[in-house]
Amino acid sequence: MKEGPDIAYIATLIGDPARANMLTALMSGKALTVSELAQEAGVTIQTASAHLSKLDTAGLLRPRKQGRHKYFSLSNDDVAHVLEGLMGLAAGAGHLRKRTGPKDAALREARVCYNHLAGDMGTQMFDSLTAQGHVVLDNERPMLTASGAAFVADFDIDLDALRRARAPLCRECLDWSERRSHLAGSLGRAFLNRFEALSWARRDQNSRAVLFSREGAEAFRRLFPLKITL
Amino acid sequence: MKEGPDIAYIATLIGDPARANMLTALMSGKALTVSELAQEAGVTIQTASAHLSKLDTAGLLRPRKQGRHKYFSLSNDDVAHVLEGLMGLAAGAGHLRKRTGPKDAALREARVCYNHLAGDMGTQMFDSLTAQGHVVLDNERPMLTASGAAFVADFDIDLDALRRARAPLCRECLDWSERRSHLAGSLGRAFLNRFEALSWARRDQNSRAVLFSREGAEAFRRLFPLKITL
DNA sequence: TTAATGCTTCGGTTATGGTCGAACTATGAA
DNA sequence: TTCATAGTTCGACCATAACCGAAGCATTAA
Repeated sequence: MKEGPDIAYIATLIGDPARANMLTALMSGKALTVSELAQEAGVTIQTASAHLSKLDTAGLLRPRKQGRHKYFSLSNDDVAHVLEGLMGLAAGAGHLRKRTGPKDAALREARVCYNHLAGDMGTQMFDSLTAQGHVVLDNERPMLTASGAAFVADFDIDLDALRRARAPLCRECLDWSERRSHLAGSLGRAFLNRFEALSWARRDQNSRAVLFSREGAEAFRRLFPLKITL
Repeated sequence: MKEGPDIAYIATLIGDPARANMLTALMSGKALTVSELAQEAGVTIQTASAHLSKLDTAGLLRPRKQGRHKYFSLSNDDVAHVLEGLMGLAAGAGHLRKRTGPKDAALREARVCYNHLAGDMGTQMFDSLTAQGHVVLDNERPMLTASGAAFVADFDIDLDALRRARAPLCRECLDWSERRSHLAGSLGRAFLNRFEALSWARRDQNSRAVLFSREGAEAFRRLFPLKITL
C-alpha cells in the first residue's frame, strides 16, 4: 500500500453531492459563476465558495475573474474524461437519479458532453458517419477516412486548422445513457459548433440539453441518415 | 441539477482511503482475498468486509468464492480506466503520496497497470515499437501496422486469437509517473504474459512492481531498442 | 460618498459514515 | 466430533467535514 498518487483525495472531492452537481453542471462546457454553481448544487453561496476553492486547489477547475464575477470551468479534457467515465460506472450500476422528468427526456435526445454532441442524436451521427464509410472503427477507435475528410470539408469545417492544434482529432466517447459510442475530440466539438452557427440547434440555458429546431433536426437527419433510411 | 447518473455515489465509494487502497491494489490485475485487501488497506478484516460489500454492490468488483476464500478483482476494464484517470488527475495535482521509498523506485522502473506493463520500461517498449514503425499513433491512438503484426507473431503471440476476442487490441494508457503513453489492451497484456512465460520478469508478491532479471532486461532492451541506440 | 452586488472567511452545530470489539456463520483440517 | 481459519453481522463510539448565519472584503453603480 501507499504506492502511487493519492486517488482518494480526488475521488473524495468529486464524491460530495454538492461538488458533484457543480462538476456535472460544468460538463456543459460553459464557465459558470459561484452563484450559478451554488444554485446548481442547491447550497448557499458561502458553502459553494468553500467547495469551489477546494476543487480549484486540486487543479480540477480553471477560475477566471471578471469584474466582480468569478467564473469557473473544468480545467481540461482529462477532468471531463474522468467525470464521463464515472457517469458510465454509475449508469452501469443501475444507479440513475430518482425519476426521469421531461427534462431528462431532452437530455437523452441530445446534450453536450463537455463540448461535443452526445445522447441519441450524438450516437446517430456517429453511426451514420460509420455507415457511410466516413469514419472507420479501428479497435474501437474512430479514424477519419479520405471520404470523411472530404465530407467534413464540405460541411465547412477547417480540418487543417484542427489538425494543427495539438488536441486529438477523433475521440471515442462512451455515452452513459446509450452505452454506445459517439464522436468526441476536436472534430466532435467542431461539428457541434457548426450546428450552432447554422442555427440548427442551440444550447439550453439551464441544462446540458441541446435543442434542435424543426428545420435543424431535418437537415441533421438528411446529413446523417441512418442505415435503414438509405 | 439532478440530471444524469449519480456520479457522487461512485466517487464517494472510491474516495475513502481504505477503499482507494484496495482498488489500487486490485489494479495489479490479481484477484485478492478479503484478508489480503484488509492488509493492503490497513484496516481490520471486518472493516474490509464492509467496504468490499459496498464496492461490490456498486458493481465495481467481481467476487468469486473458492472454498473458504473469497476473491475480489476489478469487474472490468472500464473501472480500471477510471481509476487510472483519477491517478492521472491526482498526479497532475502534484498530490503524490508522501515520500518515494526504494519500493517506489522499483515501481517507476516497471510495474503492472491492471494487466499490462507500465512505468519506465512500459513507455520504453511503447516508444521503441513506434520508432520501429510497428505501431503508429493515429490521433494519439495506437495502431498495429503490418510490420508490427509480423513482429508480434515472431514473438510467439497469437494475434488472431487476440483479434477474435472482443476486447480492444491496442489501447493507449497514460502513465501517471511518466505522463507518457504506453501500450494497454489485449496486446499489452499478451506482451506481459510472454515476458513472464520467458522468465524475463516476474511480478513482485507485495506490490505492483515487475522485477526483471538481468538477462530478461537485456533481452528486453535488445527487442525494444530506444531510438538513440539504433 | 453611499449603496448594492458578488464573493470569501469565521465560528459553531450537526450528522454521516468509518472504525473496531464481540459474537456468529461457513468451510476445511485433525 | 472438535478445532482452526475465513469471512460476515451487529452495536456502539467517534472524528471528519458539510452546512448555514453573520460579518468582512472587493468591485461596480449612483
